[in-house]
Amino acid sequence: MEISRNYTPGEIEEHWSKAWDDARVFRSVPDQRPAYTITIPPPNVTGILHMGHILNNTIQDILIRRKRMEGYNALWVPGTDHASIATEAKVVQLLAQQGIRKQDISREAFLEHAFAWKEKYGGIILKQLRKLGASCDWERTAFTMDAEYSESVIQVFCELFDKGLIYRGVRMVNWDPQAQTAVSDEEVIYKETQGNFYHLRYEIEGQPGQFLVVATTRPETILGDTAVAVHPEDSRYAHLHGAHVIVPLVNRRVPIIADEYVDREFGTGCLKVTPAHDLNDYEIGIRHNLPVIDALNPDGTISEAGGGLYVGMDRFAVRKKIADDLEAAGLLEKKEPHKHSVGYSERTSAAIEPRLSLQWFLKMEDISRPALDAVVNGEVNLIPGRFENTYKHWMENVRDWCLSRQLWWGHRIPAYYIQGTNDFVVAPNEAEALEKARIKTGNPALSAADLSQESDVLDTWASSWLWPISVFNGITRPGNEEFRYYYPTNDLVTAPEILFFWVARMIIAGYAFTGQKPFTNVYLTGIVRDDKRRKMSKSLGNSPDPLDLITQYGADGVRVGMLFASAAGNDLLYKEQLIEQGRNFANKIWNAFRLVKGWTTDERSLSAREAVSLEWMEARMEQVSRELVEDFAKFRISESLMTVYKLIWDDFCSWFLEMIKPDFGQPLSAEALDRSISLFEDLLHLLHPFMPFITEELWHNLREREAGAFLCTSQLPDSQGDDKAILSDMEVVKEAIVAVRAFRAEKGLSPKDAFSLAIKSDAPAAFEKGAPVMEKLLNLTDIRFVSEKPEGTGSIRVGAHELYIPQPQIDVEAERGKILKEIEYTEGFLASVNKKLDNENFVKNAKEAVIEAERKKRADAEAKLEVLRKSLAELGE
RNA sequence: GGGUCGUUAGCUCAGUUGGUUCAGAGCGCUGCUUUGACAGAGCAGAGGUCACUGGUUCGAGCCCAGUACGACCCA
Repeated sequence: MEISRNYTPGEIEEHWSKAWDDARVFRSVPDQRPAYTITIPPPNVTGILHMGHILNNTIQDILIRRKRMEGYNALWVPGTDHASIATEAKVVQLLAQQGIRKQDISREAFLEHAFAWKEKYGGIILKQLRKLGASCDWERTAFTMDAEYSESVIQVFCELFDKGLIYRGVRMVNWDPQAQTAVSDEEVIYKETQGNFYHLRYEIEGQPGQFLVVATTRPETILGDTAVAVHPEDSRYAHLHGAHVIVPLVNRRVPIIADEYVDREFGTGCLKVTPAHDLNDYEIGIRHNLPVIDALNPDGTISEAGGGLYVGMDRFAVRKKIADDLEAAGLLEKKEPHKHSVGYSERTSAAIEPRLSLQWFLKMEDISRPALDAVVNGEVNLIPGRFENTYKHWMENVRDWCLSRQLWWGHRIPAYYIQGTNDFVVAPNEAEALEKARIKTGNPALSAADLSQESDVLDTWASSWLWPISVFNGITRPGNEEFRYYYPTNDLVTAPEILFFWVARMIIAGYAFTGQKPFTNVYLTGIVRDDKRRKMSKSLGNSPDPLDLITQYGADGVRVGMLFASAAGNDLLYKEQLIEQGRNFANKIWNAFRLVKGWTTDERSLSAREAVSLEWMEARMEQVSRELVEDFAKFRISESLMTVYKLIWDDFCSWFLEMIKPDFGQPLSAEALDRSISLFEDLLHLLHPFMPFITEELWHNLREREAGAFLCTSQLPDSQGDDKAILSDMEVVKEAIVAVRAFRAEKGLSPKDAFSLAIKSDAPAAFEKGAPVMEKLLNLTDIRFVSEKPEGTGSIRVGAHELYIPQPQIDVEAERGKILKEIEYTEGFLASVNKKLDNENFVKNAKEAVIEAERKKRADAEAKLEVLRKSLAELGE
């Protein structure tokens, strides 16, 4: 059979994707086995696969595949999130291209377009994840606006309202003038922005030509000014308390008030107060009973209310214009550059406008307490643990959650206003609302036509916070079989950026609506950055297309490459070279397979060399399997991969295969081949979660498999006790091999020239055992044990063993120098050990095991020194 | 401004209750090696006062305090 020299992943990955799908191997239904469940962080329907998804989903897939092979009934639920603002923006944009304006069509018509858009584009990202090898149960693909899911969102809203936790109120919200909706605090991104400080002159009433100078970064907001504030103890302005000033251009008469909020050091120490457009000003306004003038329209243009100036112009245009006009009027004292922090919408990037509006809020204080406790007492773990502090801090200072969004795409708030009154009712549907309204009004004649439903929809997170519950219909059908079996889920893998947005709220929802946590472990991945540590982003164009990478390097290669550099919670510095390393690893395994597959056997029994090689590799296998169990338990995923990587590349390929490999064209014993193949299979098991495709392919090629058998659903081998003796013996043998190779390289002796190795040792057992392996790897004619240095040899030492290698020309001086150097080093070592052992405090305080180790070190060093001194003496003769 | 965390080899990171001369790994780098698995490779090798200063201790990369620099979160 001719097997290609290089591994080509393309067709193989496609083949196994389809085979897994056809066999429904990732399908999970409740059974007798313990469940292990992950719900995917649902990507936005507007999203396309980026490098962050690759990292995040690779980790989830590794966890789920490993558990599946450990005997759990593993379920990974896929799905998508409707992403209110983002999707609505996309749909509005698409309609605009067709010449349709949102305000010209009905809500129903708009939603039809939106659903059509979702059907067309909403599943792209999940299809892309399949290419990565994601082993989701695709038959369970969920969507946050599925009928029953939506029902659960509405039900939860009604319950919270009935408990008095939801209220309606006028609040200063973060207004996104582009999307024309409120956004939550978490959706505002603050950036240092270069602006200007405008020093404006407010004429003091009754004192023509006398001005109060106020510094502001937003001169257009003077249209909404209703006061100027100074600090009560600021002597500069004490005489003006109670006086009035005239707002420039607007000519509005406003009072000068004294308030401690004012920072005397900042600007001129005078603060213009615009209650409608700044949170702090709003609070000052309440304290001083100031009128509120909303000078802005929802789209960010100037409103009539602001005094009739600049009406309909955009806020930024006005900022420039008003500065010019003020200057022309002699009311602008100066303008200086000023850097300050400005909030931008995460969704549209528009500058956020603090704006007063009527919104729906959820009281967070009580409902969030169990979620805080859960993390503090370790019922829910955040990995890495340092995020627990951040979480705690946020939860202890949690603020009420603005639930409403002025959008159409999403879950429409189930509140119904009763016409002709200021009253409303909250109910899951119109019929129940009507019933409630009749009771509330005492008017049985009330009809559906008298009710009008709230037009706002819920914040997207107010549906995705139910994700781990509602994918199993745990709200609508509490206690259903699937819910009981899969919930609470086990692990959640997500980005730290949405710790508050989503993770915290899911934990809150879990305790609030099921009385249980939604998951036990939250693994927070790093952020994928480029090699200059810049975050990957579309605008920078520094992100590769993951699908291109998969095409080029294979999904296995991409998975491994991404994981190599991603310790939990650490940012990942992406380099294509890492992916290349992943691909090269696949190639290495492929070639190991080619080698083993090419071997022939004969009838003879196991040779000594085969026996010791197998015995050692089998012991290593056991040892590493156990290490992996621990690594996985601690979510040290990147480290586990490295562990498997080294087991395969170093132990298996570089050592074991070279040890057991027959001479060219020669057979090995049937038992040796069989056991080698078993070892290979075990390696494929351990590697499978990281590289599902190549491992599945080779597993099927190594042995005949029954129909319907897959590596991905087979069970990990049990690990028995390891043989410490063979492991430590082989360490000495390997050390000796490396030392001899180095000696030859140093002396310019070709490895092709076979020679006879002499060994002097008080404890030759390891060498006796390892002799056949040493002969093979070092190309020796034989090994003999001697009691003194043979003529014409150079010497090296491994521990207290001395090895002699024939050397045509021995440089006695160089040899002596080398030995003296070793003596010097060993003496230094011995001295440091003795220093400890001679120290009374050490012997008194240190643990017995530590002292014992020091004594052993002393003995070893003394033995070695003896060997070295003897060698030196021999040289001198 | 408030909080959290970090600083170990050229780069990215490990270093598990303080105890091998403890200073590690991967990549990169240097030298040698091209007919039998693999150059997408093999073999060998070089590289670090563990940010700085002081302290605790018989003993500090690890514990404590301060300094410098950096990152992130919140306002």
